[in-house]
Amino acid sequence: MLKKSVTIKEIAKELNLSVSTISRALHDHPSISAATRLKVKQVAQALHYEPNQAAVHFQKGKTFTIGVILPELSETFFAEALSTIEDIAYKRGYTILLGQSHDDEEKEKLLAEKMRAHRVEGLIVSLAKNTTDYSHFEQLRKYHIPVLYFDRIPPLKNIHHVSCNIETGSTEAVNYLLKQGHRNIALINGPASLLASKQRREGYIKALQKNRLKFDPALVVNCDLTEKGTKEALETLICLKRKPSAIIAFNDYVSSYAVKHAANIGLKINEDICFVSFANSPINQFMQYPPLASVEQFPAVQGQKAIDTLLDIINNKTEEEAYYRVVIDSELIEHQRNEIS
Amino acid sequence: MLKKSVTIKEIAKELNLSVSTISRALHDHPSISAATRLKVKQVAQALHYEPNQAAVHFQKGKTFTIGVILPELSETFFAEALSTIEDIAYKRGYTILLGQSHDDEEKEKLLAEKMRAHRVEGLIVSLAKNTTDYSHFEQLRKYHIPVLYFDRIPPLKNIHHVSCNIETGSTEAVNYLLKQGHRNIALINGPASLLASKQRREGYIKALQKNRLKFDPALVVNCDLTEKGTKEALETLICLKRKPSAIIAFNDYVSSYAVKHAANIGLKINEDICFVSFANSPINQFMQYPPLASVEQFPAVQGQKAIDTLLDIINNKTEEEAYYRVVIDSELIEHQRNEIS
DNA sequence: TTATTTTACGCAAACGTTTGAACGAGTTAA
DNA sequence: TTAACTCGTTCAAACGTTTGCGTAAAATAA
Repeated sequence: MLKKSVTIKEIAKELNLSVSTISRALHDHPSISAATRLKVKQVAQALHYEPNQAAVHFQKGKTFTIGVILPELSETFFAEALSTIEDIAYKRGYTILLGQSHDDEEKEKLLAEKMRAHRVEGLIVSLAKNTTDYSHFEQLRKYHIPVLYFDRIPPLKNIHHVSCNIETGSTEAVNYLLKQGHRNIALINGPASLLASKQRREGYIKALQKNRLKFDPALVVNCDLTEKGTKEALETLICLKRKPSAIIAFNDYVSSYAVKHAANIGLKINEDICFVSFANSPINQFMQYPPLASVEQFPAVQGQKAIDTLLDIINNKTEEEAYYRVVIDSELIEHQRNEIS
Repeated sequence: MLKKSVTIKEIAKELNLSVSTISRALHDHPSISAATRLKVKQVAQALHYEPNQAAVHFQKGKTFTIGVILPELSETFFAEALSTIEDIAYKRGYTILLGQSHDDEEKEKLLAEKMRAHRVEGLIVSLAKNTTDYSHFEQLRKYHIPVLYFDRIPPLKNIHHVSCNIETGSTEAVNYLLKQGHRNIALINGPASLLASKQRREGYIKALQKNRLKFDPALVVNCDLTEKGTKEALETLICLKRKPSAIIAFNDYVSSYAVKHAANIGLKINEDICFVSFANSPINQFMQYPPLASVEQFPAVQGQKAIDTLLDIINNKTEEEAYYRVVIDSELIEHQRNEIS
């Protein structure tokens, strides 16, 4: 059990001062003389005083806890985002209460409730893949718990969010491939319903238009992001009369599936067909044929912006309902080839 | 800010009872009549009463927080372990305070200190790769904070730990390859200093001995687990007069590097050379040539055991110094080939 | 000198909950 | 009839910290 730790009282007794003086001294309150401030701090050090956070939280009526609900911690993107979120939160004296929805809307609801019961002061949420009802989050407003949507955001008007502009990256991806001489560029996209899919598609189309190339709808196929779905999408593409020489995949996972299958059916990767994808995740490093380039979405930066703005919202108790909408640009990263061999 | 939430007092006023009665009623204290217990609970429900955790923590002198220090959240193994740790902890009313050492001993020290200052009631630690000094953790005992080492454990006598018996898996890996007809089986091991490396080596040797095969030290090479190191290890092996037809890699990451390089220098994977590895991590799913089999280390199970025993230790304040040493067996998982195509 | 301001500190209440001790009313034992 | 118990409840203190207000002493102004 936690042994009797030293309290402010003992410092007070030691110095024949009152507890309030100690408290103020430790917080550099101006009405305490520099001399006593010093003495107090010295004694506090000597006694290994550590403020009892539970007491502070209680008395301030704050929990200094912020909730983070993510779909899947084992996706590197989220793990990295969480990492910076946690770092910054800690530096500002906040603790993270973590929850994984595992892409399940029901679990997400439960977590939202749990967070509320725990009195988190704010919430960072990245939505489950198939969440269509957002009431469990919007309800938190009644309890004055600000919600900041992160990366996977809902199509709502009055929300705070931090997300990534996928369109720019998508455009860059196309431009990159055009520069390499490709003219038949396909896109293996995600489910049409996803905002993320729409953005990829938009960027893709805009890049073609900017370059005065015709957009061929046949070259864009949707898939459910599974290995099987990817395989089917790939087959659709290579059966086209206008066979693509390059494919932009929804993300690195999809890219890996596509590469695997393309190689299996005898295509020479990077000769017969090239790949570019999204996420720039570490799995590329383990691939036999990583994509030539991948659109970086900067999970760490997004995480940092997310926690920063949320803490901003929390600490500016101004009821003026302004909505923070932070969007960072994605960016195509070209991969070094053969850096090792 | 957190709006005036309902307190025990308001329930008391509502029912003309004292706060102590309410508190006891809500906790099913035997000295409260069943009738009032019911009434109290009904009113509590109606008013949406939620206990103020900060107040509870404060008054009980407990934080209900347990610290978890991991090397890297983006390694799936740890992410999965954390996932179950968090789940169970939450169910038992505990919150996780998370920290990543990023395999840096200094950061680890800082985190240990931070956890102490935060008054965690216990700590789950998976050591950084190169930590050799454990004093920052052993010091926590002075504050009566139990430390449970997890997976990456130190070579100390009197500690609690949960870890995985790698030896059994290593033996299984060799047996598996022997059954496939391989006689020259190599091992690309990690740094010799690691316990994990020793266990792999032990299992490897024992399997050979059981099968009355001679152990050839040349077939076991150490590497630093980087891509470059793996490449060098592989080259050493294929230059041997006794060229291996199968390689057991330290983990799936190392395996992927080795496969990549082997393919680059013209070897036919699964014909000229086969691979088996450890961790059974999801990256295999994205590989062109995943290992034929991988030793599962059950991160979720380990995580569960870890949090369970730690909570045990915390709540059995018996000062009797018994050390919990939970070891689960690893297990070779054969991968389906070509499940998709 | 006296009046006024400033400086440096102490007093005490408050935050919400838990819990040992006390207490009145009703029941049982003598 | 009184003593001893039981049952259900209340009282009040305690946990460690923060903070509005009060105040004595010192410094300044008149």
